[in-house]
Amino acid sequence: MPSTATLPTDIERAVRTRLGDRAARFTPTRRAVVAELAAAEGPLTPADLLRRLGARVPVSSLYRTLATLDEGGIVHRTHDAEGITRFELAEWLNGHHHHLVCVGCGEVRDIEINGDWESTIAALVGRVAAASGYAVSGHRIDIEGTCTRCAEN
Amino acid sequence: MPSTATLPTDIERAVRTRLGDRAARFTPTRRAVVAELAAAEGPLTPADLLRRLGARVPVSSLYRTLATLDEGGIVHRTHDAEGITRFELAEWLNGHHHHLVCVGCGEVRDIEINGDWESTIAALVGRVAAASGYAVSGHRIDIEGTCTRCAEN
DNA sequence: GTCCCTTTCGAGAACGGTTCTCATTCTAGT
DNA sequence: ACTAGAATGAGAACCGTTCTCGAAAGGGAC
Repeated sequence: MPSTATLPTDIERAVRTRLGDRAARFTPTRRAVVAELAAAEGPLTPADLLRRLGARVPVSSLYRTLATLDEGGIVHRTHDAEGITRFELAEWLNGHHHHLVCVGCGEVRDIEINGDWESTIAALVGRVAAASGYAVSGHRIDIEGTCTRCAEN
Repeated sequence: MPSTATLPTDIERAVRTRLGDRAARFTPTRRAVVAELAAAEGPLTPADLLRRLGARVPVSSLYRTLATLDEGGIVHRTHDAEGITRFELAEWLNGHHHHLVCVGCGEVRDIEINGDWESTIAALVGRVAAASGYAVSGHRIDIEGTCTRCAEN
């Protein structure tokens, strides 16, 4: 029963419902993983999660848990610059946001963009994609730079 | 000496010079890889390249070639939704562009955005990142959608 | 051309993150 | 309690990628 972070009740309820719809249980491990993701400032790697959960969770269970949550649309899977998988709560739980990526240490941090800009971007994205015949379902912006910590070296 | 695609002379010259600066040769395999990347409509996986080069290039050589070209700043390494590596010519050879990603088949295609939009985005990106203390070095936009081929199913 | 030095190459082993297998344990509903 | 389905833990298997090492090739000096 690992749990380092506390889980906001609204997310708790939403996830429990979503899992219930799929005849899946909201087990302690799943809850702990969701809690860590909810508390994180950006998407986490499985290794990050193992560290934060105190390695009480076996590797295979963690991956399976993440796969289950992914299939249930609760988490979203991305990949960082090194190609390793990172998980974050899905947009309907976490809100629409983008990523700031440090080219030095690889840290990924969530950022939100003011709504006006966001709708400008959405319009642009729709237009561009339509010209190529794609049916747009979303977009993702990664801003690359050097974080303050890495800049000091 | 695999070569399926022809290499534009301007790229040819630029790459040859860049390699020469690093005391590296522009061997047939390297040329063939660059030619394939130059001819592609989007970033390619090592597997894509092996296929296009007719498997005349051994896996280890391909990866080494790509690493060499990467170190020389000739190609750029990204990762697709499945986490596998994709290579494309670096921006100074290929121009600044973004990616259209098909959520169905995983295909990645280059798209260019009109210059006004691009500078709007650059301004936004700079502003947002500065607020977080990051020193911005670039940005990347992936537009997710369904390609026409996948939409037909 | 031939020698030498360095770079490149090919084949296969090694690696590391992720997934799979399977036997065991848990849980909810009866 | 009993049982069927779900979840778990340990380890093997997988697969994309990197490393190792001996052989081959390129380029300059003579």
